[in-house]
Formats: sequence, C-alpha cells, structure tokens
Amino acid sequence: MKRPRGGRGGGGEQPAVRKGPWAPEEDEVLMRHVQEHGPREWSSIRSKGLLPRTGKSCRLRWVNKLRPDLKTGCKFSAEEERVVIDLQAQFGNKWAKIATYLHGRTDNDVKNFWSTRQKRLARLLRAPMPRRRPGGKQSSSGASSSHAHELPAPKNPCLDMIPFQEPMTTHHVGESSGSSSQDPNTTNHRAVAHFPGAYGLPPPPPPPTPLPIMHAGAEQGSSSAAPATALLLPYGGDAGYPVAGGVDPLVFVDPAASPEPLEVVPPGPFFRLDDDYVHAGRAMHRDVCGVRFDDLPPEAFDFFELPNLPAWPPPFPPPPPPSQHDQL
DNA sequence: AAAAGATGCAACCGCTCCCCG
DNA sequence: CCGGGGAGCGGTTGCATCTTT
Repeated sequence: MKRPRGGRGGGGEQPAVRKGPWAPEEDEVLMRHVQEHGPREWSSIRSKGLLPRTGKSCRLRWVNKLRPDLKTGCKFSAEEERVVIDLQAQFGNKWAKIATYLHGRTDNDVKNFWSTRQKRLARLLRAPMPRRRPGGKQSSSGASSSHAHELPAPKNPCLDMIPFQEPMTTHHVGESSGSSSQDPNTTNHRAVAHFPGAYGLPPPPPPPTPLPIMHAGAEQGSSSAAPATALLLPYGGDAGYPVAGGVDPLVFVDPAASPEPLEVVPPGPFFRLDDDYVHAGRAMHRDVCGVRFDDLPPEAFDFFELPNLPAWPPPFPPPPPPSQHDQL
C-alpha cells in the first residue's frame, strides 16, 4: 500500500520512539496486547518494551485501524452522511461523540469526512456554478474559482437548476413549498425533526425562540458567495411518506417551476454499506437526474445546520453502550 | 501517456480531562 | 486540595491515490 513516509516518521531527537506507518508485525503485537489486557494500558506497551511506540500512538492505531468492528475502506453511506451532518449541527465538532452514533466509524473518520466536506464547500462557494461533467466525477476544475465563470452552459437541467438561482430557503414536506417566508423553527430543525425517527424517538420539542434563517456562506464567513437556491425536501416523516429503514430520501424541487418532486432516490439500508448501491447510485445520477447525497453541492447541506441552541437539549439518545469488542 | 490538481486518509501534535496517590 | 501521569479529543499535516486535462 503506502510507502513509509520520509518526512514525518523515522523519529528525530528521540530515536527510541518509532513514528510513521505501522508495520504488520507491530499491528500483531498491538493486537496481542489488547487481547491480553484490553484496550487500555497503552503506555505500558512501550514501557514493557513490546513496541517502540508511544501509548498515544498505540491507542490511535487500535482505535482507528485495528478495532475489529470497523468499517474499513467504505465510504460514508448517505445515511451516515446525514447523521454526521445532523449531529455536527447539534454537537459541534465533537467528533468522538458523533462517532459513537455511527457503528464502525471512528472520530478520525468523521473528522476527515467533515473536513473533506468543508473543503468542498469552500471551493464551491468560490465557484458559483458547480458543474458535473457527463460521465465523470465532480469536476475538480469546476470548483476552481478562476474558471468558474467560464464554464459552459448546463447540460443537465436537473442538477443545474438546483443551486444559485434564488435566495436560499429550505422547505419541509408538508410545508408550503411556494412560501418564501417559512417558519424558521421548523426549517432549521429539519434534521432533528426527522432524524430521531431513526432511533425510534419522538421528535424533540420546538426550540424556545425563533431561529434565523441559515444562509450559505455564513459557515465560511464568505460574503462574496453568490446567492444560492437549493430546496431540499425531506421526503418522509412530516408528510407521512414512507421512510424506509429510517431514511428519508431527498427530493429536489425547482421552486420557480413546480412543487413536484423531481427525483426520489431510494434510500440505502440504514447504517449498512452497500457498494453496489453506492456505485449504482453514482452511475445513475450521471445519466438521469437522480441525485445522491454524496454528490450534492455541500452548501445544500448547510441550510440545515443549526445555530447554537443553548437552551435546547440534544434530542438524541445516548449512544448504545460499548460493544463487547470495545471492552474486549 | 504524462502532468497537474484534487481527494482521501493515516498519523502526529498539543491541549484538556480524569483518575489516583 | 494538589500535582503527576495516562488517556482522550480535536486540529493539522503530508503522502498516496485518483481524476482530469
């Protein structure tokens, strides 16, 4: 796989401590230690001379790579993405806390996912018209601010009608999609208003005070971002639509043309990664108008992010207790 | 086919928290 | 109550791989 890195590993002033990529033999030693002592006493690994690694490094390796219940090599599913987005809005950058809600994901995974998403967002906010080349992945040049205005006319009306047409608003299913003055209470709590269903919980009480409407750009502090429109309708929950497996598919509506849903993407299994679904979904949305969560312009998600709500306790239940694996 | 740019991810660092003596 | 050590967390870095031109 990856070669050992020269720049950072190899140690320096403390040659006794090894840094950088882990060798399979080191993993074996670490695994053995965990089997015997459990996932603790990390510092004793070095003090006993088992490995020339710091306790922190050992713990990190175990948590991020060696834990038996990890989903390794799998991208975040659409539902996992939503969980992260919802919980980030609620908890902030408490990655470890968020990760406890996602089985098989580590705080590092969540952190990396979010960081990637933020970078994408930052790029897209500088580039007013995200474009997707037919048959290709999201064009990296499409995100280039220096070329954004030179891009050709949209070829896919479904995708290109979504952003940057009107001032940003969000709508719920069950709300009037033609109304431009929506209730911020419900608008800003789309995520939590729907998500708890995945846990079988009643929706949280409404927040005590009206909340401001979220605008793209606020997150990045970018005042130069072009006005954007993306009406994301959670397709389920409030309106009584079926929400299979705790997932409400996304529906995109052209606010100017029709309140009718343009496309409904079937949800994936909750917390179950299915590469076939992922790839099929990707292939689909390039040829048709289907849109998968992963491929949405990130600013679309940001409409749903919550402002600080000090007086409103988190509606999420505490995560399930650590599994046997975690205790070992 | 090659170069350039974008993306994903593993791992380190510094700080904070918590427990124990 | 206080200090020290270990553990945990969030931020950041840098390389490998992938995608686009």
